[in-house]
Amino acid sequence: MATILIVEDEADIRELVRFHLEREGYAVLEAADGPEGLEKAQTHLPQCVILDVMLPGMDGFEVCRRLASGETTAQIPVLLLTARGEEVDRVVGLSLGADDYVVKPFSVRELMLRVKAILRRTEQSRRAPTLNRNGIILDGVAHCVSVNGEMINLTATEFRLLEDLMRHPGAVRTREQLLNTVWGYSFEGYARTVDTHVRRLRQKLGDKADMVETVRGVGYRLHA
Amino acid sequence: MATILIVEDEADIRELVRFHLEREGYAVLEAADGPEGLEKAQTHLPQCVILDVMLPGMDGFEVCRRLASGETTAQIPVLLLTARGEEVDRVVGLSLGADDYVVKPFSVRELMLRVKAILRRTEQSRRAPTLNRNGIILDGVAHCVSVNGEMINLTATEFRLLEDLMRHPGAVRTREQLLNTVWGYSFEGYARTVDTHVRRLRQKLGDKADMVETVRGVGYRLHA
DNA sequence: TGGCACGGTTACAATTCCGTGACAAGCGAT
DNA sequence: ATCGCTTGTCACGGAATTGTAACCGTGCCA
Repeated sequence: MATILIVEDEADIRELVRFHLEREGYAVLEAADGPEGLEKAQTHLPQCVILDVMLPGMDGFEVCRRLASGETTAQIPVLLLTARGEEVDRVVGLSLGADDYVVKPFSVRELMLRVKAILRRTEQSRRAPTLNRNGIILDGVAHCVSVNGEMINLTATEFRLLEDLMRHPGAVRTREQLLNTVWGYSFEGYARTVDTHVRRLRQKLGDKADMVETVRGVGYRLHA
Repeated sequence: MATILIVEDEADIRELVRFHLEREGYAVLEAADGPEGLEKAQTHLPQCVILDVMLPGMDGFEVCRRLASGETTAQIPVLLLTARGEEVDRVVGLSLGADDYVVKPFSVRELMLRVKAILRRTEQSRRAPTLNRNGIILDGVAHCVSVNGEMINLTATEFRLLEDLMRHPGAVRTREQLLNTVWGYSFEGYARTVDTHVRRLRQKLGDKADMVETVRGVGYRLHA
C-alpha cells in the first residue's frame, strides 16, 4: 500500500502517528529533522509527507520549498502540522505548495481522514501499472487481461490497443492517434486496420464488448 | 477564469465572499438553498463549490452526497463551511467526499487561499477543453454533449457545428464562416446546407433549442 | 395588402462509415 | 517444410449520415 513519510522532531508524536498510520495499513518512514526528511523523501518517494513546521535547523517551510522545487519530489503532496492560531504560517505554507495542514494539538482521527483524502486525490492522477475499469483488468506488468475475473488471451497488438483505450477512459481516440501510439509513428498503413483489431478485441471481451464504443466519424472510446 | 458556486443562506456572507472572489478574478454563482445549489451546479459545472453545512431544508451534507453521486458533478471539489468546534461534522463531510472545510467564523484570507489550493490541485486534470453554456455541456475529449445533465447523441458534423457556436458565444457566425470551420475550406457546396444541420441540431437540443438563434440576413448565434 | 426575401421543414438519394468475413503474407515453433 | 497463430488488407453490405432540392411559413417593406 502507500508509503508515508513523517518529519517531526518530537519522538512521541512520531510514534503516535506511526501507530495509527500502520493500523490503517500504510508503510511509514520517519525523520527527525529537515535534512533527513528531504533525503528520505528523495530516496523513497513516499506518496505523502506529513511535515512539522517547527523543526530544529531547517524549518518545515524550507523543506516544503525544496520538495516543491525538486523534479522527482514536486508531485509529492505535503500535509503541514502547524501550531494553533498561527494563521500567518498556514498562509505561507499553502502558498508554498502544501496541500493541506492540520493544527496542533490535532485530532488523530482528523489527521487520518486528511491523509486519506490526499491519497484519494492523487491516486487518480498517478499512473497505475494495472488498469481497472468496470470489470476489465489490465495488468501491464504481467501483460495479461481479465474480464469479470476470467483471464482472456490477447495478442500483443490487441493488448496495446486495449491499454491505450484504458489509459484514456471516456476520451475518444481517433484512428490516427491509435495508429501512432499502438502501431508506432513509423507505421504507414490503412487506417481501417484499427477497425479489424477493434473487432477482434470486442470478440474476446465477451459481454464487455460494448465497453469499446464507436464514435461514428471520429474514432473509438472506452466507456467511462 | 474559474467559476465558483457559493451555497449559503445568509445573504451578507454570500456578498462578502462574492466580493473577495470577484476581486481575485473568479466568476461567482450564488445559491441560497440546497436545491438551488444542486441545480446551478448541474447546469454551470463550476470549478469549485463553497457549501454551507447549515442550510434550511436540505442540509449541506445531503447536497454534498448528491453532488458526489451525480455523474457530471462528481468531479467538482467541495469546500465546506462548518460552525466552530463541530468536529463530527468535519469528519462526516470529509468522508462524504468534500475536499476541504473552513470553520465559521472564518478568515476571508484563509478561505481564498483554500479555494486557490483546491483549484490548483484540480486544474491539472481539468486541462480538457470542455465548453459549457447555460446547461449545454460539450466535452471535446469525450466527444459527447449533455443538455440539462442528459446525454444527447450528435453526429460528427452536428458536434463540430455546436462546438464552433459555443466557442463564439454571443457572436454571429455567418454561413460562410461556419462552412469554413465546420466543413473545411475545401468544401464547395450550397450555403443552405448549414440551415439543415442547424435544424437537426436544434431538434436534438430539445428545450435548449432556442439557444441557437437565427440572425436574419446574417447567420446564426449562440445565445450569450 | 401583396410581393419578396429569407429561413424552417420535409423528403430523398448519394455518400460515407463501420462491422464482418475472408484471405494471404509473415513469423516462430515443432 | 509444415503447422498454427498473428497481422494487415480488401471487398461486401447494411446502416447512419449528409447534401440537395422542393415546398412552406413568416417577417419585412413598399
